[in-house]
Amino acid sequence: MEPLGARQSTLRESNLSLVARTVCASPAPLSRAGVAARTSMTRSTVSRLVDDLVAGGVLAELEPPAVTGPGRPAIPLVPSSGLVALGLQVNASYLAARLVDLRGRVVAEHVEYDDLVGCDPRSTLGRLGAMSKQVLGQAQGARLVGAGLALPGIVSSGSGRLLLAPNLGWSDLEPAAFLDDEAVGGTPLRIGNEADLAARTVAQVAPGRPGRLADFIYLSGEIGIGGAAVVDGQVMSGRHGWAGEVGHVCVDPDGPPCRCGSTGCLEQYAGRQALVAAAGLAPDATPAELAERLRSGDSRAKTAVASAAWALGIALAGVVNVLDIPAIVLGGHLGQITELLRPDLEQQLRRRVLSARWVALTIEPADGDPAPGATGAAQLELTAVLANPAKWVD
Amino acid sequence: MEPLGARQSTLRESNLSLVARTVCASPAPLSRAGVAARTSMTRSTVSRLVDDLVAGGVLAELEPPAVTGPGRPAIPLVPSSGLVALGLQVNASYLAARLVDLRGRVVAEHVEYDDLVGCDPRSTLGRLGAMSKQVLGQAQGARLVGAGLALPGIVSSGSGRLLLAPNLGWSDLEPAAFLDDEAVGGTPLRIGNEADLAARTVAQVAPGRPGRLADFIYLSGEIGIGGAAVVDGQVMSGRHGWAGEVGHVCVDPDGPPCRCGSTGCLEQYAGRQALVAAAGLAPDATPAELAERLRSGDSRAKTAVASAAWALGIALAGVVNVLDIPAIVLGGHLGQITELLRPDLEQQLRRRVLSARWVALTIEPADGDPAPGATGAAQLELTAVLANPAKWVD
DNA sequence: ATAATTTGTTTTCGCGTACAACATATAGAA
DNA sequence: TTCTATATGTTGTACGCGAAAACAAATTAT
Repeated sequence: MEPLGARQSTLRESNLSLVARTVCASPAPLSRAGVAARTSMTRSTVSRLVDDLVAGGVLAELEPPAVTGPGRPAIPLVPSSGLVALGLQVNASYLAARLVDLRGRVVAEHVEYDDLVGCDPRSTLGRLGAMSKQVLGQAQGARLVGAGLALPGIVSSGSGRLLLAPNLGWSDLEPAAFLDDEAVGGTPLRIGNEADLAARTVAQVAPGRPGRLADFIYLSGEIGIGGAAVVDGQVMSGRHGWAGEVGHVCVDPDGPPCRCGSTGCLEQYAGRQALVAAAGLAPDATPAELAERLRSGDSRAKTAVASAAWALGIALAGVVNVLDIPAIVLGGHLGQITELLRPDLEQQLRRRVLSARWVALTIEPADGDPAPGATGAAQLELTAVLANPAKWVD
Repeated sequence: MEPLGARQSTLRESNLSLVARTVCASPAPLSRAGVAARTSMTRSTVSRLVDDLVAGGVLAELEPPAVTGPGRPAIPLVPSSGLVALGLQVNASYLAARLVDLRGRVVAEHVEYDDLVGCDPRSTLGRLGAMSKQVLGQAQGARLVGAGLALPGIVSSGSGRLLLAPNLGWSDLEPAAFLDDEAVGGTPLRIGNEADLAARTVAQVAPGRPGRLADFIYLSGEIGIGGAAVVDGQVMSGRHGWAGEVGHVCVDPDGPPCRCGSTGCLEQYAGRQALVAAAGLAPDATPAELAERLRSGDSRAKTAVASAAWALGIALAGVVNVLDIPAIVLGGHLGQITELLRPDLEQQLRRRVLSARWVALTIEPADGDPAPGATGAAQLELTAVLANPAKWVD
């Protein structure tokens, strides 16, 4: 039996975390009194906790503004910029290394675009390690709280092993073994699924700061299609951390065979590779080229987009029926063609989602961040600090 | 902002709940020292909390057993039988009223079988109310902690309204309005979806006592098919409480039209109505009759079952890919034909579930309880007591 | 009988939040 | 300028709760 009794120190840890998260969650800097009002704690209690968090380098005080209202001017509190996390990402078309601070700002980054399909893990991760060292060099005395790596595949985060990344051609390997200690700043490397981590950046625009949507389905369009379901601000990872494989939901049992061994998977209609092939474009064609073809009335392009939208509608309707999540965020190449997909997609959803008569579904593109997985990986580490700042304060 | 600061009383509430849940969770009666060992709390703390819970009527002490080991004999602790909850259920083929105590035992029950398709809400709920009063009469001085009603449809539990129950022919009504105060023991009536509540009885075999499975997909086979996803012992209810509509996942976009307006819904292949019709049986045929036909080599029955298993495989594979839940529990008529479905169902799942190569899926029937929704509704109320026993103790 | 062992209770202590009073710093009015 | 109102931040005391240790109780083994 795991649930442990709460001690008095638990109380402190819990409230310390609450104060830190409240400050991080607020778009505008809060004062001690503001935190007290939002948490229903007394000013005295908040004051002591804030003092500890400031001393511990988790929060920082700003100069009081020149113009204030009546009463003693408040001291604005903000997340400290002295805590940073390293986010790495390997994708089929790029490598990325990022340093993100507790305010959610990208302190340093390095992205290299390249075709990495079928690449060698050792040399690729070696290259990523060099990029990482360079980025870490720009840390300027900030404390590194952790490092994470986003991968486009099935990951066993407990054991730190990548089980399968079909788009890279990688299987059953331990990425940390190919990254030396210096490349991850001496911290243990946590690995995660790219779509899960990208979805996290939508759910949290900065560490501890919730985004506009708390419940949504995120689709990451790449060569294939990854996905994640976010419920109440939390990414649903499932029993083993393999949840969100929307790309392999069956859209049509009589459809084309998929790499995974099944038939009619969503990926075979709306994955980038399938989509550009169906539109008669070169494998490395961009979404902009596809849009151009559509504008010029190309019938193959039209059919390809309609088919993708149709397939997305069927798959997502199933997911919405099962999860009751009324918002969809499209990332990767799907984000760039959201408006092309919308009409057919919405039609399918209206028809097939049981609750469509009571609640309207929203569909929107993710922001255009080229490497959201890296940011998500870094945010995950920073969020861990907010979940238990006592470790950093005492 | 909702998250409230933790006070010292929060600590007490939390630990009080932990003690109560620990006692309830244990299959064999625990002593104070046993609770202390499992919760990592000290014996002194546990002792004080247990005393309060016993005084408050949440827990009870048993007589020490005659035969013990060395040392002072322990006082066995059990959930009190003095707290009961009322669980009601309306289904297409029966009405049920149950009284369940904190030990998870059915203290009193009354089930009436009838064809309720297209029945009148007022008279049906009036009839249920009469059954409820009779069952409440057998309470024998126990305290009623709450009442719940399980319904086969889409429910807005916040507002207490049933939005749609296609199998009953009900829509947009407030069940509590048709049940007088006496019929619900003077407590507010909470309504819930039948499949969600039935799934709860699998996740918790008694209030606070986890079942064998903590993560599973529950399918409730009736005229249609309801469902629920349980993650980490909790039923996923979704943004509005409408999650789990597996019955309307699209299995084949070119399939037969469904009542819901879509096409090729799982329900059209594996729902009871669809299944018996495809097998050439009368609408009220039992699963046993279907099995009999199969044994005698009837080809229509064979095709019908194969088709149902095929459809279940496609729909469930999608759900498993999205949720990463490696266990499936079949209830209602599907539970009774689990073994007939298993071969084809397992084959589809092996083929279409992405993680099938690493984890084996389990498929099993639910226990044969005729009205699991009623038990689940009662358990929900009892679990609320365990979540905050401080309310009942102080 | 005596020792050993385990359970349950009691007492004292420390920690952390609540509460109230007070100090601090501004805006606005007399 | 001076006084008042208002809001923020700090200080000191009180209270509640869990921790730890000592003690009492009830049984088995020697």
